Amino acid sequence: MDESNRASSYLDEPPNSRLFLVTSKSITEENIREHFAAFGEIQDIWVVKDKQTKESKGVSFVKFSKSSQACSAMEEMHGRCLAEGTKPIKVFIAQARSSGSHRDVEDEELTRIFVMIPKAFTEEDLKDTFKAYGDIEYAIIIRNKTTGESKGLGYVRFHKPSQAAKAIENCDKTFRAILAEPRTKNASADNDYVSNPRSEHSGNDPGSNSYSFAHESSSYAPGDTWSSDVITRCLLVSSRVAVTQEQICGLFDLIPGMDFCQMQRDQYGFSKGQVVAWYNNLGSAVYAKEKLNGFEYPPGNRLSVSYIDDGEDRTSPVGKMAMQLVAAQMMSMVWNSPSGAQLMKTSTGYTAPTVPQKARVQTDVALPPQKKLVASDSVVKERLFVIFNPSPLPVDVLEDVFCRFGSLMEVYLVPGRNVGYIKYADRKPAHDAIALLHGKVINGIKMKVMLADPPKEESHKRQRTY
DNA sequence: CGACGGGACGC
DNA sequence: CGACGGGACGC
Repeated sequence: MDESNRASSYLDEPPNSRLFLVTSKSITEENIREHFAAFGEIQDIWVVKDKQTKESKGVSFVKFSKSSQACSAMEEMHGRCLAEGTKPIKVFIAQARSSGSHRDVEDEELTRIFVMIPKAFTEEDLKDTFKAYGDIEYAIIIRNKTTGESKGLGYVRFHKPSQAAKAIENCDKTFRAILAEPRTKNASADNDYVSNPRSEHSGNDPGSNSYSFAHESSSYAPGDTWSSDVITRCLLVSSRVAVTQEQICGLFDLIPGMDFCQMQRDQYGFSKGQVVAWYNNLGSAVYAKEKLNGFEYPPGNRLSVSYIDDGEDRTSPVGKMAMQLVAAQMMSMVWNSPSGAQLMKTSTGYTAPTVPQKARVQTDVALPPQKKLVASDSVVKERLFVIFNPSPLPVDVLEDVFCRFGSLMEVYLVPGRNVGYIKYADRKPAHDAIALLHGKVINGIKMKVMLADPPKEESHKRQRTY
């Protein structure tokens, strides 16, 4: 009867996308379609009828492709009449066929979402983020009771089920928004985690994981740097110790907008310890200079970064515009970052485009430049299994290293073991990583890098509504 | 040799 | 009160 793919309308998938209607027995599938089609793609309408008499039992099911469509239809159509002289209908979200329950699904269960958020998020940030989907009754963040520190989790209660459903369907995937379990029955929720699973230290590898920029709070006061320096889009990077082009260019490529980066060599091809990095806009160059001048890389060696002539004519108004460009560029870095997850992992929070502390990788391996991660909801095409000896490298170091072959999705370390998995959205990067890194030493840790066996099935995780 | 997560609320 | 059919992919 229905043209749409039966597989997709088969179960209650996505969750809460099917309606349960109680109507007069005279109400037909056509009556229903006429009134419900406006709310979204209807995958199936089923008017329950007596097997013998074929008379309607006054019960129908309407399957939408999305939960938000079903919820909107419920909100709008509950209590309405579908035909002259018929009783007002009742509309509920249908219990999943597998649940066995016939209890009405309450709005209480459909209006509160549970999200993962950056630690720096305040309740106001939470509201600001999710108010796009509807009126928020409240937003709360789960905090450590004694320290008040955010646990990176929050609840947002909307007024209507359709608003919660839209939030779940449309918010950034990194929030991992799901419907919250109702509060009442949950007595087992009192687990005490060691601290924060997202915090980044693995105990090993003393020293190489904690470098940060020399002057994090530094010179963003307009005035000092600007007046004396000639700002250009071209930077000269000098190092006293030997560095490779890949190392420096990888570092500077972390600032979006780098067009070109090259080691300067003398006539015999020997490195002069200098690298030139070009950016396609002033804001990026300014940002890179401010962040990386004086940056310790490799450990114990401070890089020196200065502007050099890029051949552009630079007269009066440009210097002032640079400041605005910086601001605009910083915003664009926030929004154009490869994935929200990357930003969320930075310890300084969501808004500051912190340059990751990449000076922490020490190895003899000639690593390619860094590449952006791909969205974490991409399809996994290849997975690596990595064994560390004697102990695992930190996740941020692994991301730094394994992203360089392209399309890195995620690094996962198996807790308590010396192994981990690396997900890629393409096969080639994974195979390139094996070719370059298997048996190699990074920060003193030897790695075996191989293709992962397929995962065991049967990990029944909670369903998401989208 | 090694092997598969993530996130729950003071009623 | 008011809860679960019909039809049948493509290896």
